[in-house]
Amino acid sequence: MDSMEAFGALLAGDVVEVARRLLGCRVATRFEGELTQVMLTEVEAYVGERDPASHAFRGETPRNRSMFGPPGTLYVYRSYGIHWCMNLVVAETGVAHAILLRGGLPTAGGEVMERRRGRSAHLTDGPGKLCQALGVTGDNDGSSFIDGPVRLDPGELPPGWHVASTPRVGISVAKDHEWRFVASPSTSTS
DNA sequence: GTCGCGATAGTCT
DNA sequence: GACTATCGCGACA
Repeated sequence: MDSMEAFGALLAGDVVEVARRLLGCRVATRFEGELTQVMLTEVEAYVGERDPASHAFRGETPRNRSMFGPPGTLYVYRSYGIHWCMNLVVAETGVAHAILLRGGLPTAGGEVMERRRGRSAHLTDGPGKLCQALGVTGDNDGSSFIDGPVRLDPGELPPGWHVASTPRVGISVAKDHEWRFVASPSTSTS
């Protein structure tokens, strides 16, 4: 399968390296026939049991079980009791390396996203917003990015975009690692 | 445009 | 009982 091979190449290597490579890739969902797609512009790497900020730091629990699944698994968790956040599991089964998908740029299904979000601006510029716009919920936890309702396709950032690395957001430990990657247009004209 | 703060409920100690 | 891998709103510039 082509998609399997593309996946192997995309997820190969260190989780931090993979996170950076994900910028520019497309994430698409199809629920009830409605297609939505974004280009990833913001991600964070979580290095499992070696990373005090990771949900997997204290080992496997019922909530983070899918983080220990095979590469290409979708890990969805509830944040602050109200929002959903989605992760891509990259390492082999039993190793909880994952990448939090924090933000993107709508590339298809904009009208659907506006309806799901109830607004027309700031559709996908945060982890919770991204899930809401794409229609991803806890029901999709543990499904596969390869053949599930949520797909990942390789892609490139548009010409002229650059990538910045920064400390991760919203956590209280391990702040000394720049494992968050943000893509933005360099100067952008006018 | 930026900054600060409160809501909210599942999960772990 | 405490703590979030957040969001939206209202104030201000």
